[in-house]
Amino acid sequence: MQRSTFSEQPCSVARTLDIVGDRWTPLVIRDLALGISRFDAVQRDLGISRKVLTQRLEALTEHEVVVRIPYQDNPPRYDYRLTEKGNDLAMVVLALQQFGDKWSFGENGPPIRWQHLGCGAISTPTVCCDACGVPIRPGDAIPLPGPSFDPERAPEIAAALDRIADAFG
Amino acid sequence: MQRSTFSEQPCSVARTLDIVGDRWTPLVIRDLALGISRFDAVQRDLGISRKVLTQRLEALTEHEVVVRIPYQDNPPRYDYRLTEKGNDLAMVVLALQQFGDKWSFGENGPPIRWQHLGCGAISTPTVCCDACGVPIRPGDAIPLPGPSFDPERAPEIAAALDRIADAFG
DNA sequence: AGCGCAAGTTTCTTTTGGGAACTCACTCGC
DNA sequence: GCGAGTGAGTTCCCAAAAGAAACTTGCGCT
Repeated sequence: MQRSTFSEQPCSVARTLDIVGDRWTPLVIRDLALGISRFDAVQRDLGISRKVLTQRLEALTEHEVVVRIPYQDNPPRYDYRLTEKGNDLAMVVLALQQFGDKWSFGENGPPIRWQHLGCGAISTPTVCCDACGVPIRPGDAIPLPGPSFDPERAPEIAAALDRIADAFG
Repeated sequence: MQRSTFSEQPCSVARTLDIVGDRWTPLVIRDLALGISRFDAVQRDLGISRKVLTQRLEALTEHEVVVRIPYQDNPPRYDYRLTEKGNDLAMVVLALQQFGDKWSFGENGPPIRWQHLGCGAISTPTVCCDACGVPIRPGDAIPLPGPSFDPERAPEIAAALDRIADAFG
């Protein structure tokens, strides 16, 4: 299906989707974040086809989200581990998980919870404003054109931003 | 490519990916979150194929992430708007955007910024602990089995959680 | 010598995605 | 009154992925 490449696009969301924009990659990242670092362990856990897992790990390695660390030669065998960039992606996966916890497991509670080591509490990782620390609810923040925004390349977005700016006079 | 369905899986990330697990859906949600609500406007903005956009909007409507609001009959025409559930997904998209801002636009700054109405600051939406409000960095939180965790169905994960629990004895 | 494991690779079939053209049902300008 | 324009899809064809399952390679064990 000759997928379109997003890496050239002037949009942070699109460029990120160039890395995690399919149904398996985020799950692979989740497993790696949990410390499941071997090819076969990830494959068994996810039930992903071996071919697709190979492709995903290659792509993640190219994007420097994952590094392959040899743990034996002959035959060469590797651990897959998240880089710093990969750990940042794991935070995105955490956001996906929160959504699922809220909307898909309302009844019996989520399958996995997180304990925040900083305060010891069982935590609900939430998207917050880094300036004031308050959770951001939809509508609590408004989009503004940033330094590299180009109205020529994104006229629909420019119009949308104008409408929003007008509404907040 | 006969996609596997994730909605039955006992994993919050997988179930969420059943909704947003492709390269277009999160971008559609971003556009809707910015107030771009018409079929053609979204299509023009993203350059997505009309067929795929139709499919995505249908799927999002089925998942109750989006509602179709008629704004004229004859011919019937609709605005697409995010539901409350959709707004929560928009927070996930915000996390995707933050990652892209950090790792794909280091040089010239991001194309879109957000102003938090609560405090007025230009905000970097960050994943934080809801209990103490501190940003969560990778490694700052540890996963624990939740109420609906089933070691039988996820032995690799159970083993990984055990390893982590041991490490924090 | 035979079995099993880890990590891929190959082959074959089934779906999807992209692109572009086509269809309705109006509405607007002249 | 008529052709152009618009909004929202729909239809077709083709190329690129995904799935499943079998095959490969190098050991280590017994």
